[in-house]
Amino acid sequence: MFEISARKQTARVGQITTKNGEIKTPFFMPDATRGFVKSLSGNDLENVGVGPMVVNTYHLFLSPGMELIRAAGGVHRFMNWSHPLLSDSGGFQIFSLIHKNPHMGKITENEVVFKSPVNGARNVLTPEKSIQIQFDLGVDMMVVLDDVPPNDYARERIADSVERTIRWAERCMIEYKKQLKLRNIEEKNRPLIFCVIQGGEYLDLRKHCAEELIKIGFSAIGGPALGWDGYGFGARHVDAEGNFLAEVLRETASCIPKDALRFALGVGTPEDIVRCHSYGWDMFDCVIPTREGRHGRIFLRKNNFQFSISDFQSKLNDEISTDQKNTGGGFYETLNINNGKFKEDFSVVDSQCDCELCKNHTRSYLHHLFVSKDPLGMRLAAAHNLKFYMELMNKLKKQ
RNA sequence: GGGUCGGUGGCAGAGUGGUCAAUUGCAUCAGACUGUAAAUCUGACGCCGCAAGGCUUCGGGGGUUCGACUCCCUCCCGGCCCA
Repeated sequence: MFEISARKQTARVGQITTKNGEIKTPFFMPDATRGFVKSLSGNDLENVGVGPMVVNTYHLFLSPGMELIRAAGGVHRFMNWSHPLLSDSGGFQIFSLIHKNPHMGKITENEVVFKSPVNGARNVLTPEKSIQIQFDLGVDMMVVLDDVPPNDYARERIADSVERTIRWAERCMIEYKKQLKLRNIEEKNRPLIFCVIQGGEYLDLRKHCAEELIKIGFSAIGGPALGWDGYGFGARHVDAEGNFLAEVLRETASCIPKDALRFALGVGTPEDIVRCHSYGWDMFDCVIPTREGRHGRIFLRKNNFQFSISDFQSKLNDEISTDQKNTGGGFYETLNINNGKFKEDFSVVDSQCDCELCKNHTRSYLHHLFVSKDPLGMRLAAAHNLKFYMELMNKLKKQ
């Protein structure tokens, strides 16, 4: 269930109820793809204020496998995470593994076959199977299996993936309802389900995709009395140069019923999140804070996160220049702690942050940890970046 | 003292007459990363130059050769063996 409590132009704040608690929107979920956020413990995550997280159907299915997760009592208990979890469907792996490396698998109307580059093992995913796995995981929110194409595919191939995504979404919805009945799941324990809007950079394809998905019914307005739940923005939200696709994000959001949750999958940089939120997107997940943290890029607050949503809205139709990209829209900056200039920099990493790293260590020490390639550096940096993201989201909730 | 093997760019270590400013790894200096095949990947890395290109290099000195990191002589330094 999703309730909107306030809106400011197209941006809105609200609340979701799941079987594992309530979530205030907008919110950001770190990616715990294989059941863990790389390098971070549950305590680390709690300490920086992480709540809901994303796990991955395909990766967990491969390892440790569903038999084990069922035996563990579901993914929450396996991970020992009490906050809500959302599972991604495996659709992104169709993009990152198969579309990018055609020898790694095959997509057909009925199913997608993943071939392991390690041992050649074949793993098959169908829309139905993805949903079944997600029920077995016991997550609070699930996503339909979609076909995620690279943005630089020709229009015909993007259109193709849109149609396949729609057909698969329908099959997922049928399977979803079937599983609810089969497993005797009560409404209050029902996992929310999200479809995904594809269409690349083509506004008309995005719109068409949204319309067809609405007909299937993924929202309280268009769907049955149970009230299905949300719409995602799929595939890359930036162009080949990394420029934010403002128009596409804004227009696609406007196609989604306002009572439905809007999930911008894989978004993004802090300024991308702020922009998306200003267009009405509610939920985000991304590997940036953790991966870039592990690679030594540290996010720093600027003037205590001073920015205004109207600033971003006024830039709606602007091309996002490289400058803006690099200065983080003016409310943050980054540093690469690997750079030699930090060797003797005994200042705190971020004076406006009170995470474990910033409370206890200097830039010089963090630089030393990275130069020494000790996992402690990655852990402190990833945790710091996540705290930065969580605080940014808190800021958005108050805007 | 005699014999023997060896001395290559910050380090390790290829190269044994021209295609060598010199493979590769490490270190160094930068960059990238957007529903995680990512503690990963790119690039630079003798000097000058934006570049084309030019200049000086493979322990020191000398020699052979059209041409030497590569062959010869000698000196210096190191390892090993014999006295």
